[in-house]
Amino acid sequence: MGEGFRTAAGGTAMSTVFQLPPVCADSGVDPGRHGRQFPPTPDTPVAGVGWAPRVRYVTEAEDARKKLAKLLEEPVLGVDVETTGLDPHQHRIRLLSVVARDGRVAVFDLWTLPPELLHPLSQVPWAVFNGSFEYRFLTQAGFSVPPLHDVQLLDRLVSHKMRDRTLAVVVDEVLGRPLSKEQQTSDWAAPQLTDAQIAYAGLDAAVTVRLAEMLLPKVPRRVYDVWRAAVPVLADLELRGMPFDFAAHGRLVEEWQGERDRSLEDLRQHLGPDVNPSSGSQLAEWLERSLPKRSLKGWPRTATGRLKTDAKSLELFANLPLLEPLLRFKKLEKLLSTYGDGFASHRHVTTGCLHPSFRIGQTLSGRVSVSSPNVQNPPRLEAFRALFVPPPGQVMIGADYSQIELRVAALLSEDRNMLGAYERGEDLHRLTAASVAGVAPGDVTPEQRTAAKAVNFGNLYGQGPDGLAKTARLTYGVEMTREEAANALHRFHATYPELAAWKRQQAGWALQFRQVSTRLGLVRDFDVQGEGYLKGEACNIPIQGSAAEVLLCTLVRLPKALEGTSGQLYHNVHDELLLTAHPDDAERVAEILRETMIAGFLDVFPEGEAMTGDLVKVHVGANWAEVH
DNA sequence: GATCAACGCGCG
DNA sequence: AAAGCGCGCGTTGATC
Repeated sequence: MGEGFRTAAGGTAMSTVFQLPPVCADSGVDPGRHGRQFPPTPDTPVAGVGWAPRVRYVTEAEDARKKLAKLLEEPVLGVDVETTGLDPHQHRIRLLSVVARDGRVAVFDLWTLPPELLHPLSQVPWAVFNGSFEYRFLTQAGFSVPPLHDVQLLDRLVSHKMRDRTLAVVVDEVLGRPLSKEQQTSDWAAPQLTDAQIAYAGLDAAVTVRLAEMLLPKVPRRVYDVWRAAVPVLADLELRGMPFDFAAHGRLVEEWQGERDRSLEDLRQHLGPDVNPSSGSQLAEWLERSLPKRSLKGWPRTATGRLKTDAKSLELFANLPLLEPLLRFKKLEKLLSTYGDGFASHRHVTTGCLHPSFRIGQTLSGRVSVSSPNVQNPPRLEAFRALFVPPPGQVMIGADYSQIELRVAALLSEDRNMLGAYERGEDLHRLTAASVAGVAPGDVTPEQRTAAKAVNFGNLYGQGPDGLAKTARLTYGVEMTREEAANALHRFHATYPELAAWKRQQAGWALQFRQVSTRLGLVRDFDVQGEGYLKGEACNIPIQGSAAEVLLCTLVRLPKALEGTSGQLYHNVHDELLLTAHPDDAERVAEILRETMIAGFLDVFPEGEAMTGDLVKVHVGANWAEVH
């Protein structure tokens, strides 16, 4: 991390790198071997950005070697690939565009050139737009991909925009020029590519390296270096895919369907044939019609004014005979709609695995997010978690950080009582329970400890007495009056005074400076993000975000730590990591995982050394259900 | 038919 | 006025 761009000689050359490339005022013509000239006409997209890279289409080995020799002298290369589709398992790279600092672009045609010829390119670091995409395609094609600069990540850090922004949008904003994406979805499998296609391919690489040059000095360097180093780790995981027991999943879904159908029959006894229980508005209407006025008083309403029909609101009216079948139906509908056939439809045609997309930097806090499918939120039913399996003949190794967010809060606030408890290996929930209930830690009952969990977690994010009483009841099954909740909060603050002070300080700074940041320097700016969440976010972003940075640091360390073992990354969810390994060295891999997770934690919180004794819990088993 | 907002709910 | 936070994704129902 933090290596900057290397020169061909191996030194660091940050200063020279960012003088690249001077805008080429001439619409330089480089005929190439085939006599193609770019831009072919003044109206092509190349002219549109106001500077014209000299694009050369390279289709012959001898020409490629010459180009390559020049490119290898560069400290950094702008690289872009054009592929026949979006799936590295099914589609192929057609063009590999590489730009040098002087604005010369070589567009290598991988359908005529042997790919090995271009392997030396990986001796030089690259700047690309979407690191994961380029990494997966090039890795699949046998390249050993060098350290990448990822312009999408740079843009997210600079713009504070978390949604995907296209290259054209970033170019428009940063370079102040339009960039045509007309050719993006053109036929990259055509035997003869058009001049416009070649020009487009070359221009993308050229603008990418310019964007990297302009954005890199503006980003918080520590968080960016961790993010970009994590890109290939997650990309490898995506490429490999997650083995999943689709056969058992199919049987489970059938069970769910049977139970759903039975609960629907029961439900019809009450609702009649015309109300769709999946429709919130129809259900709300039915409730308004069927319930006495006095029951409706105080029923929570949605933002648009109708009765809320979520499970928690419904539970407040447990006296209705309709309630039990309705809640059962809703539960099964959720399972079937989100984790049923739709989930199974993500089985990859050729690998037979799930290949979800992991994304860095698309969340407010800097957490990783996942989609297609979202494997961060599978239900915690044993039968479902057990579907996540290692490859045949291997075992699953699972590990999680114990109470990572509470530890992070302790470290950020330097709260002496919290730190002391963790350093002595004590149970923080028990300590809180003892303080709130006014008893010795040894005399804390299980119920008191459970209530304390609600207090500890709710407190991190500024939960008030009402919220605490509610979550204590609904999440932890602990009855708590508003007064008891208020008292618990008071005692909590008295027990952990530095934490309380830190929270006030965070809120104050957020108001004054309009921004907060994580330990590694991810900044969130309230003027950009909006006002509504300021109070809660002032504490939540540093805590949740710094915890996310811990996991990313661990991910970055993993490949090297696992070298020479059978260990492979299988999954990661915020504070949890799953690896697969051969039974022969599973115990060794488990220990390496534990040590690496501690090292990742210390990367972010070097002052936390004393609390690493019970920081990580590791388990070996047959599937996800067995290792959690 | 495609897209969007609102709501609800799975997880950490 | 008061509200713990962060996600992705399902359905409904409105809209074009």
